[in-house]
Amino acid sequence: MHVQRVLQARRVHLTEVERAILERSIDSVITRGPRETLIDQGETVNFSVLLLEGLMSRHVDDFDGCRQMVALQVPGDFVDLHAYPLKTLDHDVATLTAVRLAIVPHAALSDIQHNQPELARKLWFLTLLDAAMHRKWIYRLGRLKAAARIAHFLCETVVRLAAVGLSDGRQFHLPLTQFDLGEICGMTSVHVNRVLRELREAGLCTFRNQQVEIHDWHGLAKAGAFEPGYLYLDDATTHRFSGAHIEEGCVCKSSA
Amino acid sequence: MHVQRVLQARRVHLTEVERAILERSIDSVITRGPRETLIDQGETVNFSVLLLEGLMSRHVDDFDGCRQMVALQVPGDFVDLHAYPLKTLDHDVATLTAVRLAIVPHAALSDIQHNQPELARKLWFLTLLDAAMHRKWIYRLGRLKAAARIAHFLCETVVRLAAVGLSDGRQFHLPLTQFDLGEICGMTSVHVNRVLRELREAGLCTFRNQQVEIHDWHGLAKAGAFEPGYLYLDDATTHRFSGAHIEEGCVCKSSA
DNA sequence: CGGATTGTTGATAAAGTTCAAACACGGTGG
DNA sequence: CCACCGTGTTTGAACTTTATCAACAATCCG
Repeated sequence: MHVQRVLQARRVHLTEVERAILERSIDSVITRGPRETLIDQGETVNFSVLLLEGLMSRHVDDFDGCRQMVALQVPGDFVDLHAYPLKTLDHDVATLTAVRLAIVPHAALSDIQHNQPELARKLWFLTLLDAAMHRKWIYRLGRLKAAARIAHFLCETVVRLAAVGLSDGRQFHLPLTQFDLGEICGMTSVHVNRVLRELREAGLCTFRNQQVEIHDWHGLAKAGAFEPGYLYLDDATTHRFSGAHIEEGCVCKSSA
Repeated sequence: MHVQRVLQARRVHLTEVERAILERSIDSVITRGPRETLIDQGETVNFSVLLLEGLMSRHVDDFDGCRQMVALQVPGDFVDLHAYPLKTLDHDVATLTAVRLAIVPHAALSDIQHNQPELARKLWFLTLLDAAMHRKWIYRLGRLKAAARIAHFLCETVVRLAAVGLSDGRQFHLPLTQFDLGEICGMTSVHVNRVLRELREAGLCTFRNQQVEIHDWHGLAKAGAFEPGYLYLDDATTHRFSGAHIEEGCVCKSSA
């Protein structure tokens, strides 16, 4: 997995020159074990990391141990590119699995910012994609009921993984616990468990042994009110994963 | 209210030259009435707007009329600056009150991107500030219970308004309905009503006639687990509004 | 003044949490 | 090889939080 995967299947593409510049910006490639905190909230950082292999999370930590995940990062993601303009982060960055990371010093990004305005704009775009996903997460937590939240998250994840060639769109490896899913969807692990059974019994999807199988894509997309537009994928991918027409239903928390 | 207010009280400051460049980028200043949709989700736009006066919202619209607000915009905010790199938006932009808006064509932003790398980075920073707020909203919806969500939102809002001189930190004008608050905090207007009474009876704050009065800042900040770090304000403002030590309590939805 | 929107309250139902216990499963050490 | 441990999953029952529905009061606006 190389830098090629960055921006893959997105509406924005890197030129050969830009790709070369990005690759030259990589200071080193490192590995980390599972469940390690890479960056603590409030810490000042002078590098950003590109995720080459594995899964990572960004989460807000509560005073009393309870966490809310704000982003799941898949290979190809520029995990904390936003740390370059922000300097210090408002959240933690951690590994979920063992990972391989490319380290990009902020000095290199500064160089791009000053000398490669078009590439800089594409990097800016990448961070805004993150923001677009944040917005969908807000919607998910604020408006969808538990089963729909899980369904929406699974839809989002399979599409993102498929976009970088890590899923065929019908199944994928998801090395998360039900507890993790709870931290993503704002619910307890017990409730996650019950919801997963619901989805399974409805014939929509199964999640067992860290493996997700989607039995009925349209049904799942409908159950989660999922539409991939916010991921800003290329037209082919967007079309491939566009949900069925979403009708009124028992998806929404409060209708009025 | 002029462009001066952009970036005010933030850790990033504009130079005189940069301010002049930004002002020259303004194509026109327009007004709009309350409750008008300015930009629809999916629409392609070639300008961004700077909010000079009034309040605006950004929200995700559901298939069946139900909405989730993803951002509240106050004067000084570059409401949809992210539309410049993104080209099309994943959400609606609407007015809440009558507003005065400065229109900035994307051509002007493109000029800045290519010729003013430092200013461009500061604009990038602004959009990331938005993302930081998104993350806090995710946390709020995912981890806090209803009363804490409202308390947190009120804390956030008073600080943001105070940062641009629109509140003294103890009271402020908030021209929203309880229904709007529900769309922000992911709950029904009925429940908002009950929670507001709770906060009032606890002596923390009152919200009546579109006016919020904070009676006990530390109490409210504690009830909402509020810490202003994520707003990236200057040290003085951050210190002024830093909450009391937040202890364990009945703030969080699920502790484990 | 009159109609529409917003706020308030109560009763009831649904959704989600908590607590507790049992089960599955992969490692690890004897 | 088996006993044991820790982590993760599953289930049940009681409880809390929040939504829903319905009615009415207050307020705003033309």
